[in-house]
Amino acid sequence: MTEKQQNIVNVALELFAEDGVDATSTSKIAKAAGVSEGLIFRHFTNKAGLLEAILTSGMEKAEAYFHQVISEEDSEERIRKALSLPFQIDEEEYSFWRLVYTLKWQKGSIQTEGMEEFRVSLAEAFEELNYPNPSAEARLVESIIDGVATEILLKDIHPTPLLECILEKYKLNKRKK
Amino acid sequence: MTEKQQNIVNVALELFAEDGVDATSTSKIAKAAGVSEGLIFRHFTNKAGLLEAILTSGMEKAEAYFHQVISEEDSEERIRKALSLPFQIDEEEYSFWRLVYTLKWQKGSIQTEGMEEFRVSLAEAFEELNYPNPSAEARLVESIIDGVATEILLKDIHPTPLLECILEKYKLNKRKK
DNA sequence: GTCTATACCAGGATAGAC
DNA sequence: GTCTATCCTGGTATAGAC
Repeated sequence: MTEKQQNIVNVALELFAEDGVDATSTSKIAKAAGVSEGLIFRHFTNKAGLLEAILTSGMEKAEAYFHQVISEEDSEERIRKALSLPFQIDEEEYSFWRLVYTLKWQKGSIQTEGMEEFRVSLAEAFEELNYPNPSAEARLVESIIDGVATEILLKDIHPTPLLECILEKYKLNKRKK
Repeated sequence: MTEKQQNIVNVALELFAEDGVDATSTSKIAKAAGVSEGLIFRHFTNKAGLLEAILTSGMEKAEAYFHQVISEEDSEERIRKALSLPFQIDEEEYSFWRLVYTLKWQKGSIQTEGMEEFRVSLAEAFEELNYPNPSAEARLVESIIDGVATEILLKDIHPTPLLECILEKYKLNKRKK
């Protein structure tokens, strides 16, 4: 990737996340990136290709987050790590995650392969801790992650007291030890 | 509202929710509603006007949901009702809520006035129940509602076991009595 | 690798008849 | 209230030169 190519990707991500993919024209991207419009198509074939490039490059990082949780051996700790996920998001990645979340509502959007693995590993953790309905618990954790991440990404604040409240519900507060 | 007007609104809601507002052209709406394209503009001035008509008409129903919770006197019951909200959504209203949730991620979107009231009334309930951080708890409940609603609207399934898990976290399960 | 110029089409919106 | 015809803009994409 040349500098200009990378620049296009960065600028496009920002604009896509801010205004939405459809509302962002290729000419806007070109202007903001200080690049000719034709260049975008040279490198990424079309607008969809550009979006795909952004997504695949970002998804690698996403997988890293998931792996961090899945690879945790201790069940309690795994659940704690899962619930902490939204609070771990680096501010530099906010745009990327905003984009991902908007795309979730689009027809036939991104399905992370690691997602399924993530859910299963959570269910296993709950099973080991003798929760009555492990698979439902796993889905609940996913929903909480989703809801809290939405709050963080949309309100642009980092509410640490929230995490306290969550962990307490699962009796996972450190101070309780 | 004449029959055709109402028809335009219904069809547009469906298409907006399914494909997104931007991806839905006025001509598509006209065709699907069996109406001339010009008529849409006669009645709703422009596409934004049509969207607004859909939203305001739907938001009345939304307020009813909130009021149901706010007007509940008993604190425990109020929280239970709040957490049950996503499971109460009528399937006929799925499209509307899908639309609302996609719009949340758009620049400067719909801010329900009743939303603030809702949060405050939740915080009061937690305060009365002597939770250490009532406002954080209120925000958490909102996030859970959001996350669970997303799950329901996106996966198109109605997971009642989920509600059990949630209420148990707040020790609000009926059977526990 | 990058720019300029340009083709082409679709979408939003208006005018005027019925 | 409703339809048909039409305008105009702006967005995607391509061609060809440097």
